[in-house]
Amino acid sequence: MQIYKDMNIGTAKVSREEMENIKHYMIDFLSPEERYNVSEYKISAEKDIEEVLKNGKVPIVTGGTGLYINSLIYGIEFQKEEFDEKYREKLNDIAEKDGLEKLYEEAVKIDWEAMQKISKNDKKRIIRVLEIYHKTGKTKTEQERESRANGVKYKYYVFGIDVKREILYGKINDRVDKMIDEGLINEVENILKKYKKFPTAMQGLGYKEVVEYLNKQITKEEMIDKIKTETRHYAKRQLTWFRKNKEIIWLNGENSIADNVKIITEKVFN
RNA sequence: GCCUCGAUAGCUCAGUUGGUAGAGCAGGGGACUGAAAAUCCCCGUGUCACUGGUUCGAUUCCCGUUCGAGGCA
Repeated sequence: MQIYKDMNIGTAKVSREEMENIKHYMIDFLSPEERYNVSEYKISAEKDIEEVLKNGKVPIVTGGTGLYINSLIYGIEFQKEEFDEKYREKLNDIAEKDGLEKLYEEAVKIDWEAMQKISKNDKKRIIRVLEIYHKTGKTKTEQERESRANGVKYKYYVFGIDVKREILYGKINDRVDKMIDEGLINEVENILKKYKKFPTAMQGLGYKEVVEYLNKQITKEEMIDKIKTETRHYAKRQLTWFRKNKEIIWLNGENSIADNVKIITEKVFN
């Protein structure tokens, strides 16, 4: 979400001062009106990684979006595929009129194997199975097999920060209160004035909830609670994702930053 | 002071025509290959406010107590 311009408070975007003259990549480079996805991320990120390496430095990739990180560390190759808005709309219409089961059954016919892992209620994934087949003629299963053909490109370490749940949730709640104090509502109002369409940007935590509040669907109290709850849920999902990654090196978030940096640098520069 | 209603899971509440109870939310666990800060799946025992009574048996009925909401003085 920090890729988007004008989305600063709600994404807790790094400030100039926080950057401390260290070059940061892929921040503020997209309009909230642009659609974005992992495939594009992977291409840009690898380009930037190459540049940092060429400069003789160690690239640091930060973020909590497991899928995007996996695209780099597992060297997932995405094939060229243009987004077909009409087709997606068509599928959504079918789900609306005839029910999701209709799409589910269709997807099972195309790729039975992939559908074993997808819930009958998981609209997004059902639609994706159909989209892949529609655009490429290949099944999701075939596509995934091919995507892993190249293997991992770089030597890397993955570090994760773990904190006691209680402390984590306390920090999340404080962080949301702080965003409100810093003017999140105003930030969202300005974005709504400046841009018209938000294909992916308005999925951001703290943004869609403020929009609901501005539309008078929920009260300010409800909005703040909702952002907190959903951020907690997100943090929990991140933990689920990264706990599965057995190569991750866990850092204790209750230790000092200096101590954790020491662990990282010793690992990376030895 | 009197009357009425309420008191059930962390929260909001349902329910048991008397055989010790269940939803939503929160919380926990999990999945995840082009929307991913998204999307989806699984997990419900708690002195049924407290005291006494009726009963084979009370969270359920009755008496009282405490607390809360409303009404009357």
